[in-house]
Amino acid sequence: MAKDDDFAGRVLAWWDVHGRKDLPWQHPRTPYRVWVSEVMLQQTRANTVVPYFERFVAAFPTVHDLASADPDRVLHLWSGLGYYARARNLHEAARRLAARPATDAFPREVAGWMELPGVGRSTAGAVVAQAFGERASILDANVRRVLARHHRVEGSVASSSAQTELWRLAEHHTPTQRVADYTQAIMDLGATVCRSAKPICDACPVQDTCAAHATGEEAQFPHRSPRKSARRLERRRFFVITAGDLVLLEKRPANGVWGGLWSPPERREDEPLDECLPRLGVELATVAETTHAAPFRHGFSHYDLDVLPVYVHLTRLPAEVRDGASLRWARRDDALGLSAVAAKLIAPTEPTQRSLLETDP
DNA sequence: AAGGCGGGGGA
DNA sequence: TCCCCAGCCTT
Repeated sequence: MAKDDDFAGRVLAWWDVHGRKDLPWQHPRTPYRVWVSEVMLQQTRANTVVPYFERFVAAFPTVHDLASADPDRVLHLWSGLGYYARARNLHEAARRLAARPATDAFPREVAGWMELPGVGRSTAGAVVAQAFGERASILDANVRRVLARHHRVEGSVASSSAQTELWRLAEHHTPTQRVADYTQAIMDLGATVCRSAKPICDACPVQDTCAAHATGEEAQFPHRSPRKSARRLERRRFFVITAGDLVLLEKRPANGVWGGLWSPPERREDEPLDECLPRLGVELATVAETTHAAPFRHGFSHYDLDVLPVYVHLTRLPAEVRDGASLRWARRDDALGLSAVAAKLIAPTEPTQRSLLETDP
């Protein structure tokens, strides 16, 4: 595709009229805010991110505030957003950035950003382009779809050859002027016009040079991955152990689902309650009541989880409360660092919970 | 190269 | 239900 097609110019002209210009990370468009937003936007739609972003930057207005923050508070503000490794990486990256000399706290180049955990090529390009206006390219799902259609890029987007070609095209189309606006524009185009389902080709500024549209095969691009494995179902039992308005939380292993977050302790396979409680420092004699709450299903991208909560109410806290690195008692209405499901499990407003408290002598 | 990692929204 | 999303990291 020759430069004189002025792909970027047409996309920019479209964006000037139809693009999104009121997203919170655009005002003000500082490196810190752009970086935080781009990490939140990994695999997450903009509309979902907006309220999380606003809470996050209100709590941590600068990279220094974030660097010195309590890790559980960072995770707390991420709770519900998913992919929690992003939050841990963001926090670690903030610590590294804050340790740099003030004069170059934020890299101006893609390579500098890519050294930070949680920042890959696309996120680095987005930050550099939007925060500094330097010529840099992105290749997110929106851009990938626009380019795969426009140039009929064959092969699964996961394949190495397609990746190489898409990156080449992305960089080819990136203009030298108005790079920040172009970056936003090409993403807006993919999100609102060149949509995954039912693209609105008649509203597209580059329709007349789109190779897939020429043959009416927009829906065939980008090629889908060959197959996906059958959806599996898991069942997990959690013990929601409460004493008054306190609840016992266990730090989950760093790897796996909800890695590094806190949750009610999970029953190990076929582990009896009278073995589980001592492991948690709870005396069996203090158990006042156990209630099997209604199970619920939680969908993940690749499997479903059946959550079976068992509420265990204690008459008193253990004589010796271990407030260790992997076990802690927290106020049920003020617990930090939980996943969305864990927060739901301990929510004081949970109906099953109220009935439990009401039967408490 | 493939799989893991959340959760929500739309069709 | 199924698919997809402003990806990155590990193996």
